[in-house]
Amino acid sequence: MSLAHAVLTSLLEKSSSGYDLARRFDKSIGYFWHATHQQIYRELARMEAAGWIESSTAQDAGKTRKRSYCVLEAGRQELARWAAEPSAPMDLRDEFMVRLRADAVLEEVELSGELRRRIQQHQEKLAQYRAIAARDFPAGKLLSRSARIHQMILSKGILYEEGSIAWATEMLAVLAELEVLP
Amino acid sequence: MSLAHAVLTSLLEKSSSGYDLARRFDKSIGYFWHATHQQIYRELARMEAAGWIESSTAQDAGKTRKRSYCVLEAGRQELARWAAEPSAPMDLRDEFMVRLRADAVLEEVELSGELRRRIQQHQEKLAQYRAIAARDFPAGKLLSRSARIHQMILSKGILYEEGSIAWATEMLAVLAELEVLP
DNA sequence: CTCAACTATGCAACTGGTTGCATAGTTTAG
DNA sequence: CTAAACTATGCAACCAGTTGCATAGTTGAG
Repeated sequence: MSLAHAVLTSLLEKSSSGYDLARRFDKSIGYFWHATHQQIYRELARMEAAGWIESSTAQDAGKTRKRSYCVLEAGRQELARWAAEPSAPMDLRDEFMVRLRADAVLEEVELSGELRRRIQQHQEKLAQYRAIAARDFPAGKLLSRSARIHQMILSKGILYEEGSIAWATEMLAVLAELEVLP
Repeated sequence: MSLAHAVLTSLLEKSSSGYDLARRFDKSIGYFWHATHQQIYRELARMEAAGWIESSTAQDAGKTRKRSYCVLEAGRQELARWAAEPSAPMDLRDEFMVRLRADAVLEEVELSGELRRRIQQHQEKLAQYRAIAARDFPAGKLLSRSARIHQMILSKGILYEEGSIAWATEMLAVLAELEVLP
């Protein structure tokens, strides 16, 4: 597990409340590590108990229950320790591949529509990623070490979406061809 | 959840025991949907209770406890129903990206070694996939509908490994460059 | 013959992730 | 002014996945 470490990383980038974290997660780390607000609150409570982070009632909002979390030295050290660990290769878990295999054995499932829908979804995400790249990493501008790394992470997402579109397009062609000559 | 449906698909391809299923899973569906023997036994019990599959003491081994499972009509229908459903895009969950981001904010994590290790792993898997492709889908041979689909599924795995190697190689170069000019 | 390794199934406990709901304050539209 | 929507936090129950262990028979090496 490493949700705790993902949260630590996000908190180091910017101290914030559980709510803000949950929303920032959706828009950044969330692209390759999703978490619900529940998981995040639970993890924050654990990490505070472990002495990795510290909370204080946020200065901005007066009467709200909002709490702001900040990483302590122990948390930073734990993150450094964890980050250098070797990690297992990510396991793919693609439901659609199971559906395709089911079609291969059943012979009468209509998957072309679903494929088209998925191509569209991938194109939307790709456009989103490209917009972020254009905004955060404009061509010709010198980037900091941190920015270069973030650029490469985004590039991984872009490559994934492009690859998915290419594969799905070919799959669609294969299904069409198989329908004509059975 | 769709482990049940993955198991149904596998059973339709070939009726077998829980043990055999668990091992075949590792070598086929398991490439994009991993499951332990525990999960599979539990799922088989549930599916038998639901009337999707039927078990009988296997004919081959005499005194073993081995049971063989076979898909019933209700199971086949359930699989067809499920396969046509729309599915959520697969969510990526890549620990290494979290580690990279941690490096971006901490500045002192050594990830080059890990990247090289991962490139090697991807190359091994790629070689494995290519061997399967060469064995099962030799060039120039006419393939059945089912074989064409399996070929495309394997091709997705190959594209993924190739893409991962390309990205990791570039990432390695970026880290080297960032070390020289900080 | 016997010990180790392998085939084969399963229980129990635990951890991680999801869902539904409850609560409480703030802001905004009509 | 009030209802609806949004910010913000959290409990409880549940489901999926993992781990460790137990059991029981078979096969092969020394």
